[in-house]
This record gives sequence, C-alpha cells and structure tokens, in this order.
Amino acid sequence: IICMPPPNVTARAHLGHASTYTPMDVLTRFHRMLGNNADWLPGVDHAAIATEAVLVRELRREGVRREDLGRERFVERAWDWSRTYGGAIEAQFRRLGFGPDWRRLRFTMDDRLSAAVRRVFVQLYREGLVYRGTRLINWDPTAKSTVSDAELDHVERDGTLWRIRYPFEGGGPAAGLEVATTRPETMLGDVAVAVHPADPRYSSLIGRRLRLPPLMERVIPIIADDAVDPEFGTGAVKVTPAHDPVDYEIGVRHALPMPSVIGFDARISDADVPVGPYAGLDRSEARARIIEDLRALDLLVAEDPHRHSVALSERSGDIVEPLLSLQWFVKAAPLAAPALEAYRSGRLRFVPERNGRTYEQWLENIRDWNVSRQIWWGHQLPVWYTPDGTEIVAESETEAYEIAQRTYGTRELTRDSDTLDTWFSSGLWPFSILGWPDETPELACWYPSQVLITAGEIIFLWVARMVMLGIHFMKEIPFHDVVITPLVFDAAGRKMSKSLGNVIDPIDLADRYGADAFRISILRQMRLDSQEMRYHESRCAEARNFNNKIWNATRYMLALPSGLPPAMTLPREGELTLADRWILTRYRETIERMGKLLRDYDFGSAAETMWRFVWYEFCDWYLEASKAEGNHDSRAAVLSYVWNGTMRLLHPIAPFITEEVWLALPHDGETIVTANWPDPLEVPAFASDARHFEALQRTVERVRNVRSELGLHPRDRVVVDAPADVPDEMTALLGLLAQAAIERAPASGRTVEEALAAVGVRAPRELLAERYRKEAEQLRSEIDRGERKLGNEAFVAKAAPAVVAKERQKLENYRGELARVETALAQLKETA
RNA sequence: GGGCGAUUAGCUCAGCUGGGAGAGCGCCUCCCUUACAAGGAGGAAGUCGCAGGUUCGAGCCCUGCAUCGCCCACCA
Repeated sequence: IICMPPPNVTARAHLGHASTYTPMDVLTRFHRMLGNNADWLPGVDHAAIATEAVLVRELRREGVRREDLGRERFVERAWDWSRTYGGAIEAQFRRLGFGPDWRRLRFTMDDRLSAAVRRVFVQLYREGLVYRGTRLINWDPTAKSTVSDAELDHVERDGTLWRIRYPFEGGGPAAGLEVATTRPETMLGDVAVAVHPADPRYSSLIGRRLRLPPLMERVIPIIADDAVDPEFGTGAVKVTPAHDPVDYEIGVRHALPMPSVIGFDARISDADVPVGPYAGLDRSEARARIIEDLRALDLLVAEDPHRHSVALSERSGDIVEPLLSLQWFVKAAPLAAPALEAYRSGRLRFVPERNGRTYEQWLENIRDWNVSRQIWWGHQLPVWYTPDGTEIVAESETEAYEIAQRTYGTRELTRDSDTLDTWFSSGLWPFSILGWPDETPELACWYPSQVLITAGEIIFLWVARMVMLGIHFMKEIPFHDVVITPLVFDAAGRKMSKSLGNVIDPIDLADRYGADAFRISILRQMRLDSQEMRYHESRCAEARNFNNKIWNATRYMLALPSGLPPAMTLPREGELTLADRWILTRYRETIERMGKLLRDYDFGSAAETMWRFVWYEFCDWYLEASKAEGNHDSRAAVLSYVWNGTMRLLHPIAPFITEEVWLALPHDGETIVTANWPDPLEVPAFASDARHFEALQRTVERVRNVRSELGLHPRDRVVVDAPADVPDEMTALLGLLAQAAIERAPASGRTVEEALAAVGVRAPRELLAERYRKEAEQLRSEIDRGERKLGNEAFVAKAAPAVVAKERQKLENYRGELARVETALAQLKETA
C-alpha cells in the first residue's frame, strides 16, 4: 500500500512529480505482479494558500475583492474552481501512465476527510495538545495570513547595520549606549536593551535606564541576557519582543511588556504604545523616516553594509513580519517524542539513510505548530466563542450549541473565522483516506502502508507530521520506509523555475517521445544515493529509440517462419543451443537482479539493468545468434519464453509498450498488468555454457576488430582458422556474427576457452605482425606487473591467500597467451 | 554558524565490504547486411579536485584544503 502524496489542486504535472510518482507506480505494478495485494491510493490537496491566491487574482481581474464577495460565495467559488481545474492533474498523471486506484481518489476537503480533521482537532484540544494563545507568529502581509516556520525561505540579502545611540535617562544626547540593528523601524516597540551578563564593557550599566529614540517618550532598562553575542555589533541589542523571535524569548525570560508597533497591514500601529508621527506608515517608509530623524537628533552613529538573512514567505515571496498574535497552536513536543522513538528504534527507516538525521534533528528541536490561517479556503476551525469570548471546541455546530447551553447557559455563538494550515489535513492523510474515524475494513487492512515516496523538502512539513499524528491516533507509524527522491535540476544544474524559463513539461515530453520513453528517461537518471538529478531531455530521445528497438525486435520474432509457440514451454534441455543456454542464464540473472533492485528502491539501476539486457544482450547477441545455422529449432520457443518474461520485467517501468507487445506475443491472460512477475527459480540456468558463450563473444569481437582494421566491407568474409576442438556450434555462430569463413586448424587447447583464444584470423602478414606485437607488448606489461607484485614478499606474506592465488593464476594465463602470440609471430616470420 | 552531500573520459553518471579504471551520450572510421539508419560494427579518449597519512597495495579508509550544492539556524 502506497499513499500518493496529494498534489496541489492548483498543480500541473512537473518533473518533480515525475521523479517521485513514477517510482510509486513502478513499485505498485511490481508488487501487483508479484501477487501482492498492492494498491496505490490517490488524492488531491486543497492547497489552501495557493488556491486562495489563484482565486484572489482571478477576482482582482474582475475588479472584485474577496471581502466584497463574502466568505460563503468565495468558498463556493473555490469549490467550483477545484472541481473544474482539479481534474487536470489527474488527467496528466493518467497520461504518464500512473495507475493508482483512481476509484479511491480523495480530496482533502471531502466531507469524510473534513470530519476527520474536526475529530483530530477536537481530540487534541481535549487532550491539551491544541491551545489558543498569543505568541510570536510569522505574518505574511501579502497573503494576509500566518505561515508556519517550515514554510519560510531564508534568503541572504544585502542590508544595512545601523548603530544607534540610546541616551541615558536624564543625560544629554551625547552620552548613551550604542546598539546595532538591521530593523530600526521596530525600535518604536523596544522595551529594553540587552547585553551579555559577562561583558565587562557593560556590566556596570546593567539596571540603568535609557530614553528610547527617536520619540524620547519612553524609558527602558538595560538588562543582561545570555542570548546576546558580545562579538556582534556593539554587544548591546535592542529588545523588541513583539517583532523578533530572539527578543520574544528574552521578553518572556524577563517578563517584559510586549507592545506591538507593526500591524497586520505591515504598517506602524499605535495600538499599544505611542508611535508619534510614524503611525500609519508602511514598514519601509517608517524605516527611512526613523533613520532620517535619528540623524537629525545626532543619534545615528554608523551605517554599515551588512549581509544577513531575511525570512520570506514561500508562497507570496513577501518578507515575513514576526508579529504577536492570538492564534491556535499544536503542542508539538509530546507528539514528537514517539515519532523520534519510532525512528531511533529502527521501525521507521529512511532511504537514503542520511535523511533520517534531518528528520531527527527537526523533531529534537521542534516548536509548537501554529495551525490557524486567516484565509477562507480550507477547513474552518471547529471553534466557537460565547459573547464573553469563551472558546468552545466541538466537532459540529450542534455539539457546540449543546456545550454552550449546558455549560455557559448561552445560545449565542460566533464561529472562529480562521481555517487550518493545509498540512494539518495532509498530516492525517494515511488514515483519513481510509475512512477514519470510522472503523472501516480499509483502515483495518491497509494501515499502516509500507512505503512513502516523496521529496526531501517536505520531510518536516509533511512526513514528520504524518508520523506524529499517525502514532497518536492510530497507535502505529503510518509507513515503514520513507524514500526520498532526488531534486530535479535542468541539464545545467539549475533549479527549474518559471522566471529562468527552464521548466520542462513532462506532458510535452510524453507527447513528443511517448510516456514510456519519458518514464524510462527519468528513472534511468535517478541515483539511489543522490540528492539531485540533472535532467537531460536527450535521454528521452534515447529511450524512444530503446522502445523502437523493442518494437522492431518484436516484429522480427512475429515474422519467424515457424511462428511463436506458447510462452511457457521450453524445449527439452538437450535441444537447447549454446546461445539459448546463455540467454536463459542471463534472463534468470536479470529477474533476480530486478527483484532485488526494486525491493531496494534502486529505480535507476533497475531501468539500467533492463536497458542492458534488452538491447545489449537480447537484441545485439541473442537475436543475431538465433539467425545462425543450427539455431533454428529451439529459437522460437526460447524467444517466446524470454521475450514474454522480459516484457513483464519491463512492465512496471514502461507500461504501454510492454502491454502492446505482450498482447501481440503468445500470452496467457487479458492484460500484462495482472500477469505474473517471472520466477527466477523456474528459469533453467547453465553457468558453464554461459561462460563459453561469453568466451565466444570475445572471439567474435576480436575477429570483428581485425575485419575493421582490414577495412573489409560488411559483406566480405574474412577467413578464420578455427582449431578442430572449437565445437561446430560455435564456428557456425562465429561465421555468422563475425562474417567469417571458417577453415579448420589442428586442435590446440585444453579447454574451449583456450581453443577459442587460438582462433586465428587470416590477414596480410604486416597487419597481423603489428597486431601480435601490440598484443605481446600489452601482455608483457601485464606479466611484468604480476611478477613484480608476486615478487614483493610483503604482498605474498600479508595479502589474503585468495588474492595471491588469483594473482598467480592471472600471471600464468598471461604467460600462456604470450607464448601463443610469440609462436604465431614466429610462424609469420618463417612463412615470409 | 551547524549538519549533509558532490568532485572519476568533452557531458551525465556507475565503480558493492581497499586487490588489474567502466557505461551511455558526444566524437572519429566503416556500413541503408534479409527486426531495427530512431540502426549495426569498430575505435580514440581519464596524473579518479589538491596535499598529506594508514596499508604489501588507495578512486575506495583517515586528516586537512579547495570548489560546487542541499538542509537547518535566534548574530540583532
């Protein structure tokens, strides 16, 4: 069971989807063919912020604001939009051959999934794991909503570090404490200046008071706190608890007041403290004005360029404003502990392993999760307030009214207008899609799933939260293996982005090269341990050629005069040719290897394995060998047997062409989708015959090499002297594959390999002499290397005996070969 | 600032627990041979980032450095 990470309803298929979803499809198809009850459960995410942004943009074009429309109509419109465009990604996934269980498609906003969301929220609230409180949150002024820590991008920017003098209370402007800041506009909300307790420069000043510029209306203390780095700036830091995370912590530690001076509109606000003429100014205008005024007051000491990191909202790209706000939070630590334990105990496993450490680190330092969002599209908080502001958390309005009536004696309730963070509902995905909280059969059978495949960037946003909530509500981790796929970059190694114009559209590639070609291309470029992948479109064309090769090979087989017999019966062992035995052996090895690779999630190697087997072994060697004399009787059966199975091995990777070919071959069943995965134990293997065939391949290559040096036309035969102890079966293959005319020579070897090595090619004396000289030279250098190595007493004494023996064997072989080459060379001279 | 990863042929990448440097693409030569020119055959091409160390032996292990990348982080 694999739960599909729900793509955003706003999304269009991109390479990132392809690199994570193709492996899921491969695994599901593989396990289905193995006879497992494999299912891939699809779904779509309502993508609150993204969808809302799309709608707001649409409305703006119509000259309407969200507020003009009203919540109800806006949400209706979001539903319409989701229904109209939400299917697009499904159609695209189908186009790419993804075969999840489409009948089970779920949407995070479905009634049942929404009910699950309410149940979880209410239960967590009643357990004290959801609470409402005023905390420092990340405010996105563009989206006009909070965003979670995990949804921030920290970007290095060039800014300015201003040094400002805060005068001592009662003193003149010249005497004071200098602080350094990159955000002077927040100083209106300063409540203290902090120094490090052990900083000798300032220890005598602790407890003294400063007049707060530029208004000079408030007086603030100098305090000591460990969070201050004496090395940075002046070693004195202004403390603005309402607008900075560190300052907030300091404020909490010292019980300082926390006045807000920047509002939700990112403008200076006088709600809590006087802000003088700056009230209503935008944050950047306010900054400029305050700098100007400080300069006029002679309190601006220095202005230095400073590179620092700025927090941007992932969604809007706007600079996030830390603000104090009354919001809803999930208490994370109690949920994180069992999620950590699951990883440390090995029940939850990451592939590649290093991603586990990322997960671990985040959970160790987890902070409470702000889950309330000030947008309309999403799951509205199941929270109501009585007229005096008492909160009532209930699964339904009816229940809320009951509680209100019973407990507070009122029927007057207002519902909280906030919605939940999108990741709250996706955090329930592995069980909410199975019908939870109802005790459905699906839930009983399919939870937990086995593997989650996703991108590394959402380990925190999604993976960790699914584990936390899964353990909490289901008492069990939601999946055992987490496979993190590489990030896809363009061929030059750049991130794909619309602004760079380097985005590759998988649908476009599928249209031009075929969906199978696209799938193969992306799988082949995946590396198990790699965190990135550079996508080359040329791989698509190569894969298209690969498919074409399959197609043509199939045509050859279907056109055999004998026709193809049923796939499941092989000739008796005695009737198998050398080539048959070799390809069967290789086929069996390939089945074994594919099983292992797919179980290990090594999709790149799996694709590569099939590529090599199909093209470089089956087509290049076996098909060609099958045309040789003496190979005709058994070939149709072996071709039918091996090719049928090869299509099944390839099916998870390339579902379309394998179905088409498989149906054209003798087959058993209606569709390859439900055909059996080949069983390696049923395939006969012939290790020593396979080695002999491989020795023959080397001989063929050697003859071809000479042919090429002779500049022979492909149709011209080259004469070859084959020792009498080279079997007829082999000389027939040699004749065909190397386009050679065979002459028999006296027997010369003890083994087939040696006999093959003694196969001589007739060619002009100079050319042969040159070849022999080169070969001899090569052999002598190898012999020299071996002799030196074995002459090294330390090596013989200390190296593993097997290594030494192997070295001796090699040396002996080289000496034998050299002797043969030298003899041949001498004979050449004699006949001259 | 911390953590992680990468650096091998022009390009993209393999090289399993240390024991004779590999593949594909590209390039060069020949070939429209009766499955396939979206193809076949052959070939050239690498001081394995740099410097030390461990070892009989290092692309692989250790240390340092350089370059590139990813993630995390509260240097105002």
